[in-house]
Amino acid sequence: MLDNILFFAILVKKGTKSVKIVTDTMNNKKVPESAISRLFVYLRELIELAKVGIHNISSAELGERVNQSDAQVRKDLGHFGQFGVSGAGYNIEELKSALEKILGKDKAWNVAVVGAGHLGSALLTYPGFEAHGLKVAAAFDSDARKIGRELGDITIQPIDDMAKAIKAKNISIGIIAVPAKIAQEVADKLISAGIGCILNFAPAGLTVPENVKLKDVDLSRELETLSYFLANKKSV
Amino acid sequence: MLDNILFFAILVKKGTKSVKIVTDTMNNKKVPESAISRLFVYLRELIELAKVGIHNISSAELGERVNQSDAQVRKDLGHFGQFGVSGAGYNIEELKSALEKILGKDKAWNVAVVGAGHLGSALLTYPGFEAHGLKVAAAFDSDARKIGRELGDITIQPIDDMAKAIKAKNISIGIIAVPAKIAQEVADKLISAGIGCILNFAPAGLTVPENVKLKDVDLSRELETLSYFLANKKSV
DNA sequence: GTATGTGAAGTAATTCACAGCT
DNA sequence: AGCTGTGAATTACTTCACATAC
Repeated sequence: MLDNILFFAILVKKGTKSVKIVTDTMNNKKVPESAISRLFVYLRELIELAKVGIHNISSAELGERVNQSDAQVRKDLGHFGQFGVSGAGYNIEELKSALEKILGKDKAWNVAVVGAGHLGSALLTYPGFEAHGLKVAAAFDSDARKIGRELGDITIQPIDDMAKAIKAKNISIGIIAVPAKIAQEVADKLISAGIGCILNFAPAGLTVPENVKLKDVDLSRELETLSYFLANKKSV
Repeated sequence: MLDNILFFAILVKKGTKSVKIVTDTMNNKKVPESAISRLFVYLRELIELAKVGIHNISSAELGERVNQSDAQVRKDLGHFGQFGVSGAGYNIEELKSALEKILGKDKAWNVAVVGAGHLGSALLTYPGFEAHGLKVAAAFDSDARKIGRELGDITIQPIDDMAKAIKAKNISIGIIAVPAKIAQEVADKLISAGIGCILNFAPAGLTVPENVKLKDVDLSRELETLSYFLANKKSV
């Protein structure tokens, strides 16, 4: 049994002006981030369907299964091309591999975790990354006592080695799990080391250049939102 | 040090049609959920500012600090009333207490955790709830071996006792941390026990009546989205 | 007949811009 | 002069509806 466990939560930060995401596709139209998120849901459903041995599905059926309208399904797919057959629907195998390609699930990405406190340690040993094509390849901390320690199968390195290690190991995702005060500093270091994508667990509003994808993670806001809905619930 | 840690992530599920949120205010206008989420950020910033001894702030300054436009700040506040002074800005203490009231942070809510596996256990011992006015008041599991076990200061009860306990302890938030297959079943039980608000950690599309607030939590989708952005990044 | 793909219509959220208050 | 509060304009996302393809 686990004795000490931590949990955290992701919140898609919507208003960050410093982040303009490169979501253009084939024909230069912007794809809503929500659409991409739904594509992953379609993909998962398709994988399930494939397992069951079904080979074909209509947008209406697929939508039904994931609580979306048929039009939404078609529009979402439409951002990336034409995958269906008029009158017949979509071939599940084909659509599945098309989505895997579009969504980058056919590739693996190296991840660096910065900060080896509770949360950082959690991330280092979190088993879910691999299933999503992510490989934790390095961990950093500024605390001398933590450096050299092994967690999972990687060794914690000093933050000053970050730039070198990130380039050497071809790491493209940085996860920030440090206190809020130094989060921006860490972000800057990651960015100057050439990282493309930051998952930020610190409750701090980070500023990043437009070509870096920032995703903020904030359990507190989610929990808090719950209290709002309770406080303002109309007793129907 | 922690040996075993888990982490999870919240994703605001946007397309769920079954969930129509009661976000009406004073004058019956709908308030975007994103606005509410931002209000919490403003509130946190105000608390910081109050600590530093600042008493007044303009929408532009506040916005600056949290990466929002001045107009956004004013619009968000405008949904709930008029808190500012023309030409002078907002009194920090006043705005702080107004927001605390609006957002329900002045109340405490009882929470039930269903499912005492890794994630459920994590939640039971997660120290962050209290800071947000949430109190874990009960935990349930269907596994006979887990029943009776103590985690933190609460005892795991059989799922069949749920309805009783929820009413007895005046619990208004249910957290679902069970496998996807039984998530809907658990949700139905929670709802019929009169729960108002569900935080769902199972990767399952739950259906709930309109008067129940459902919030889905899904680390996978967040992680996945990262790969998409890497896969489709324009190298600029 | 059946289901796609896609402009057009509709709905929602954000940003603009300025009248009016202090 | 400075800043709020708020309609109007803009931008973004979703739903409709139908011409088109099988």
